[in-house]
Amino acid sequence: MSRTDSLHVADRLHSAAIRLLRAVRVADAEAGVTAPKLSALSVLVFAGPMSLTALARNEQVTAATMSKLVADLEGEGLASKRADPADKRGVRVEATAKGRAILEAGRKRRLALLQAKLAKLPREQRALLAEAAELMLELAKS
Amino acid sequence: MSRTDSLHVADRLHSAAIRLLRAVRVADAEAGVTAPKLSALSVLVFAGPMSLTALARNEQVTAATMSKLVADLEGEGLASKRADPADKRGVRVEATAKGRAILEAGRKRRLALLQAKLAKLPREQRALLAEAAELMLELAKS
DNA sequence: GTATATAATTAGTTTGACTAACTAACCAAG
DNA sequence: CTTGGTTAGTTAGTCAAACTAATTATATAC
Repeated sequence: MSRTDSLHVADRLHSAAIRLLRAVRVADAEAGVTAPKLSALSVLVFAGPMSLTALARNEQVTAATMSKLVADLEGEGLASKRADPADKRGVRVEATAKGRAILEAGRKRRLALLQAKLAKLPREQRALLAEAAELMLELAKS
Repeated sequence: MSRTDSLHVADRLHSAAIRLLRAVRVADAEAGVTAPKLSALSVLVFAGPMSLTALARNEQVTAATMSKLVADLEGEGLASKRADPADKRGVRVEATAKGRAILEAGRKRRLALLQAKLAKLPREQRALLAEAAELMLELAKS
């Protein structure tokens, strides 16, 4: 039976997150696109175009970090920046068609490792992990 | 009802891991000890003294990376290195008392954010997350 | 108009990950 | 015993991602 005191759960979740991300690192090299880039791209694809600051906030990094990252994405043709007509200080960032394609391909490749492992699990465990993931996302945001 | 196809679960887990780690990053700055260092120290404390290569394997990084990290830990008095009498090529690494104390304090501080959030969850959800964490750790290793 | 806040960018710094190269030691085979 | 292959650890170099500080331009309030 798993311990359920908050500290222990927090500890295990923390370790699990670290290890999991390290485990899928391998496939990233194949895509030539890094996890933070794919993550930002993913937000643009699913939530649509937004300001750079909004994207940074969503990704929980500073504007400076996101400025660089978006510049890279733009340089790689995966995202585009355009002056925001509604606010001359800012820009609108959106994913390109290439970005969408790369995201899908890269995402599948990166997750293939996880997927293969998950596919071997009983359906109940997968369901459990799916539910846990949603809880974790809520935790991270709150 | 959560989707249970492997790709979707993999995707959500991946995002959740990224976000979770970012969310707890704040408290790390207070400790003056980084997550990778605490993670390695954690292994030493719980699994006991070991070779540098074993530690690297456990943490899923290269020996080169771990060599540097352990050197830092030693410099900070959190871990100690000793020639391994059983194998002249290698060293034994172990946590110091200071390391243990820092780990405990830092761990609590770092996890306090998660803990506070988790404490608000129903016990069943915490149990679910605890079980998920163990599954994730197994996934990362397999 | 002035003062304050916000958006984005750039420079600099640190950390952690990798690879490449190296030395030293270990082990098995001849 | 010697030799060849493997293993353990270290160092140098490179790159990405995170931060802070500083800057310029714009928006907002008074």
